[in-house]
Amino acid sequence: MKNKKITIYDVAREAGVSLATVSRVLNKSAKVAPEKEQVVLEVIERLNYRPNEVARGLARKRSTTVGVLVPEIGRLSVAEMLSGILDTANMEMYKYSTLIKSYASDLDLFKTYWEDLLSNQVDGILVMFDYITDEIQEMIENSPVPVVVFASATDSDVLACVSINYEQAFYDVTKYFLDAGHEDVLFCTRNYTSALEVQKHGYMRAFSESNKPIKEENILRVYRSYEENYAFAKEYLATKKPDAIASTSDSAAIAFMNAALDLGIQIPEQLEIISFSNTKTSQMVRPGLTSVSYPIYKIGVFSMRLLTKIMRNEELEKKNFTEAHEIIWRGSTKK
Amino acid sequence: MKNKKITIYDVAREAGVSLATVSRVLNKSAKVAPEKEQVVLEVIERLNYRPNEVARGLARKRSTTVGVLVPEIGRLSVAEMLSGILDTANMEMYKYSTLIKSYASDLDLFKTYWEDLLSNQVDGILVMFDYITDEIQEMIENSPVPVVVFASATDSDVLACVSINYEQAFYDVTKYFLDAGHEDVLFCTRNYTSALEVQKHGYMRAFSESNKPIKEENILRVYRSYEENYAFAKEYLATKKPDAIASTSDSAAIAFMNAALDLGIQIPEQLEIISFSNTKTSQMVRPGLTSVSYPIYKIGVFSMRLLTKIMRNEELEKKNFTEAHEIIWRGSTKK
DNA sequence: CTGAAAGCGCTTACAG
DNA sequence: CTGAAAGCGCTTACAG
Repeated sequence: MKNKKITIYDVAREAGVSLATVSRVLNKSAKVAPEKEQVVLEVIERLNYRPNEVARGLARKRSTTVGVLVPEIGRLSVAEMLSGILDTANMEMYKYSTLIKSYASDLDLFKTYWEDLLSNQVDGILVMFDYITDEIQEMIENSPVPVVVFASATDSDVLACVSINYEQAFYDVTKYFLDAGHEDVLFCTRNYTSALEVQKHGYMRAFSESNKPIKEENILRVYRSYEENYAFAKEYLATKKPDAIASTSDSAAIAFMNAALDLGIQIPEQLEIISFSNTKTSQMVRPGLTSVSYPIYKIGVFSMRLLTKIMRNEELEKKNFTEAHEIIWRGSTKK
Repeated sequence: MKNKKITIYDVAREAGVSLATVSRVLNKSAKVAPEKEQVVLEVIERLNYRPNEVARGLARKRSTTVGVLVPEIGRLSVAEMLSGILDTANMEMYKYSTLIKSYASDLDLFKTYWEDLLSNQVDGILVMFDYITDEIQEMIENSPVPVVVFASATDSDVLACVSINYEQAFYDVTKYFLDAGHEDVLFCTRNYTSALEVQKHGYMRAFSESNKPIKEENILRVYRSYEENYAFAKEYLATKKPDAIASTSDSAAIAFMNAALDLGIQIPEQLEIISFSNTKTSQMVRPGLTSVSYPIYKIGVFSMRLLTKIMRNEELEKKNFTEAHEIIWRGSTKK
């Protein structure tokens, strides 16, 4: 079945016109006599001709491909954002192909993949990160192609960005706890991230505004897996009695909740818990997990849309977008 | 910062050699005088030259890019498999770029994306589907580039495939229920899929081998969202009293479990539940959800590895791989 | 409206 | 070991 690949030459010959004419009807880039256009179209159809996008990319110096760089594709929130990115990239008016790289939160890998994307002549790059160094930030800022940063905490004022206000989100959560009269509010986070810094800032701001003391030991680094977190929580709660938990990780929040229940600690009466991201799991556990929700899919859509605008040199009123977040109240809190 | 893009010509001129020589050191494709090689390498370094992969692809007639077609990128299991695919594609010896398309279980979209991938001159394609038509299956079988089907139920004997034995998995689950003396075993599934057909076959085989009657009304089509499934389960369990549930969907399994608990039905004493895929959520809910586990990440790794072998024309002892599945027992069953 | 020709940035026989 | 040249499959001024 592997018949010789048919090219624009075949179409031209078969239709009795020049390459240029075929190219013109293909791209609707110039007027072509209706009858010739008809013939060409007919031949294209008959030969089932599909232009070679690689050759096209070389000739045009545009690949109609964008690169996407994410810290971890296996994360549910990331997959959901990719979903928004892909849906948008493939819309009628865009039709960009997407080269996706997952750099495992490894900044050396990030650099390699970044170069790879540029070698592949992508027209633009979508970048997400948990944590970033000045060196990498500079690399991105000096990119030869347009870049949009999404779902990441960055203080750069030259980068286009679609994200949420992490600081405010954690301020809101902490404020709720403090207003409820709690003193010992645990702040749980998984790994060292830039988002973490600003989330922590929100946590601390709520404390200072309430004139309550921040206890360093209440800022906890948790594990990646549920099992580890459960074991840790079980041990922790056996001796310490926090009033509330704000967690950046679903898995840790649920581990603490289950450990508490197993220790006879009542939720939310004796311990309130709020988590971040509002994944599907939050509503499936009992009691339901109160969680900060933000438009994950939409962030994917918006960032891709923003990137296409920049790639087309459209006028932008602004290049920094902050999506709203909202706390979804469930049984793990008293409210 | 947008200095003129530097090309192989610049390197050749600067190093005082021909294009061909630069190309040779770039690709290590032929012997080059050590001293010239040294100069070229030095110039490449100094100019920070990166070959244009698009031009390279055109000249070589190989793009070093593979296409990946999945029904829904936002699904956790899919994201996990992509994780395995990407990790493998980027390994030292492979270095394939990945063009990823999510076709929303829409077979027309599938066809469009399939053509897009071919237009982009991918060297091979990785395909996953829930359901497939003869037309599409034929299209894949006649692909001009190598294809590997993964995590999909197919009866094609010409396609290379990495998957699990869905039939056996559901036989195993159903058999456990029947051996435990149950009669009314619900079979819950989300949408019409090819996997479903074979899963259902396993379910029915267990029944016939046990000489127990299959009740058509026990085969249930469930919803996509947890909320809908919960509402449905609440209503269902108010009147009917199944002994056990085998569900292809986590969300439905958990919805039934929570609805049962809310109705005072004891789990697992009065109702046993087993689900499919063993997602992270299965271990977080209370009681834990017994689930069929299979090596999701590994399927991604294996299918990508298989594809590279085929792309390189390596000898294959076989092209059909069935990964083992296993039931992870938790609190939703008596065992 | 149309075609011949140059060019996109590489690789690869071919000849030496 | 090395270079000149053709070619990969398109697009796009340019001239008519």
